[in-house]
Amino acid sequence: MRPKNLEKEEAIRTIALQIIAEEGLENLSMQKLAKAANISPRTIYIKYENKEDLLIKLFVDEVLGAYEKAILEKFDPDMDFAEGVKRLWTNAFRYFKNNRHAFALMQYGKSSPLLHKAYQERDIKEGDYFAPIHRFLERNAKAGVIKKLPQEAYRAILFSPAFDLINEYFEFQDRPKQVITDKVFSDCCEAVIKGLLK
Amino acid sequence: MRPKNLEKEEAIRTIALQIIAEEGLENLSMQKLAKAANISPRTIYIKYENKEDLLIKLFVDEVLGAYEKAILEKFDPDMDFAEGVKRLWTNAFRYFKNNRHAFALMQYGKSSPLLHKAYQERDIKEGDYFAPIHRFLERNAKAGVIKKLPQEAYRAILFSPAFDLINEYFEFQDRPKQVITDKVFSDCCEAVIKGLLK
DNA sequence: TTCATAAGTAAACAAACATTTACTTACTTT
DNA sequence: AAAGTAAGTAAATGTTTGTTTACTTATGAA
Repeated sequence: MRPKNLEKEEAIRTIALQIIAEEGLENLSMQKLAKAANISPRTIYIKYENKEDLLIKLFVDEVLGAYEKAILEKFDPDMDFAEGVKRLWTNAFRYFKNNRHAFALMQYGKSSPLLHKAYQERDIKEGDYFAPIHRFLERNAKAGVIKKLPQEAYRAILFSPAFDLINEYFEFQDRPKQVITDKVFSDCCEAVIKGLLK
Repeated sequence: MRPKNLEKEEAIRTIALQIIAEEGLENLSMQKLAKAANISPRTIYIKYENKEDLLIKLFVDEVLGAYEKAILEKFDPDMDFAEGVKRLWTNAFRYFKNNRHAFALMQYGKSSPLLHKAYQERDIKEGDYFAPIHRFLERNAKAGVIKKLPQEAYRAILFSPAFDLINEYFEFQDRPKQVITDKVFSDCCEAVIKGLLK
């Protein structure tokens, strides 16, 4: 039996992300993707059931999975609170700086119902990537280091500003110069930390 | 001359927002919209140049414009810092609670390149709705009440958590009960305020 | 009351869409 | 070396897309 060409599978994923980042999810078509990847449309259907399947796998494996792995690098639930949060922020910033196209699809996770649903279902099923962070926050809350809030609230306060800053970081095309420097990013991180401390 | 039927124009906008919220921007078609609004496809083209024009006007006028007006209600740049931020948060929460479909399109403003571009251009051209908030922050920074950060950083820290919480607020379909109560929302607001104070 | 005119409609347009059919190619196993 | 098989292709499928054409309707001005 002829083996699958893994390069082609990777090309599909890479170029799909590129089209989504540059033209938007609503402008990705199977034929455009096939042409850009220099393959036949049929080849996509060997690797993915249909368009929905491709998008969900792209989002869950290539974007969410890689991101979650990246932000937990060198992170330990037993870290000091400020240190732990700084590590998560640094990891996220570094990862997306190097994966701009992944960031674009990530943003669709909050808007597109299809991806949003996949995001929620993954969180429930997959044992929750958030678990180490959950433990980290729980421990610090119990120890009286930080305010007691629902997990959803911690997530909103701790991570959404980082995403917004990364979004701004990518926006410096039309600006005279980069506003979101490492310094600004870490200043913001400290402000967020301070806000949660008791 | 026969006058435009404003009810039809409103139906187009309302139902377009509804489809986007329920099925996603990528599943909104002109014919689906026309059928749902009980009009001919041609009628949409009397009121809007094309699909892009419709989407941008929907986003800018119906969503961004209404939101900006709503959050500045009873806000004054000379307010005390904590009081001002609380007012902005309360206004945003109230507005989106009452306009769930607008919130859905708002979320696409960060992902869809078309809307994202419209968002940026509006900010530059339109005299900037953010101006009163800009002055508010500038004054408090100069007075030494809060840390000095770029405007983009203030935006990220101050507003993105509110959006995330509102998003969570709408998610309680599959949950036993509402997690994001008024209490949690205002606790988060206070944490964000504390983080920025010097 | 008539008439000019833009609003509105139903039906159609080519182009683009997701997906499939019929076929060829390349590699593993025997 | 031959055969079996899944990977891969080119071209076509029927459907849906955004938009337009040709026509009808309703209304304010004369």
